Amino acid sequence: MTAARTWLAKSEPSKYPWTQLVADGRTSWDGVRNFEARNNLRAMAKGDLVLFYHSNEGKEVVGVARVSRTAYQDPTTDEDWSVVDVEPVVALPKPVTLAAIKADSTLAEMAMLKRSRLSVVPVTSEEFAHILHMGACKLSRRVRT
DNA sequence: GCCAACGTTGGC
DNA sequence: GCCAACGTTGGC
Repeated sequence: MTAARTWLAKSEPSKYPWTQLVADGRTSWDGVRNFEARNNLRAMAKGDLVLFYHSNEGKEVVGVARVSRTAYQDPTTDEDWSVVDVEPVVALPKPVTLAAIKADSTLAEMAMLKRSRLSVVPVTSEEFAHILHMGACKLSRRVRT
């Protein structure tokens, strides 16, 4: 068993905001149509934590979600794309903006900055912890996998 | 709303 | 298999 990994996934708030995930309790992360993003989805393990980022509007990390089901066929297409299921874990008390991420030298190597158009990217455990810290978010025991 | 970045498609 | 055209994402 490899160590749990952490990720960042983008959603446009006008399409599927964090509040909707909280309201739904669980959702399938569909619509990914990029090979690299798809491969990242397929690399997710159950229990992996995912930073939920609002693109276009807000441009900030707003919460932490958790993978509740690993990759399976995207039901919205016959083609070879995948979805995972995620559930909300906790909202960040202080959302972490893209500007704040860019301004922080310890986050300069983040994949989301280097590969800005990729909707699902890996996050190192250091980066993950740092963003939670910036977001004034303490992971409680129930979050740990 | 514009435009840069960049992944994907399709002609050759 | 190369590369130009095209489409989409996402920041500004």
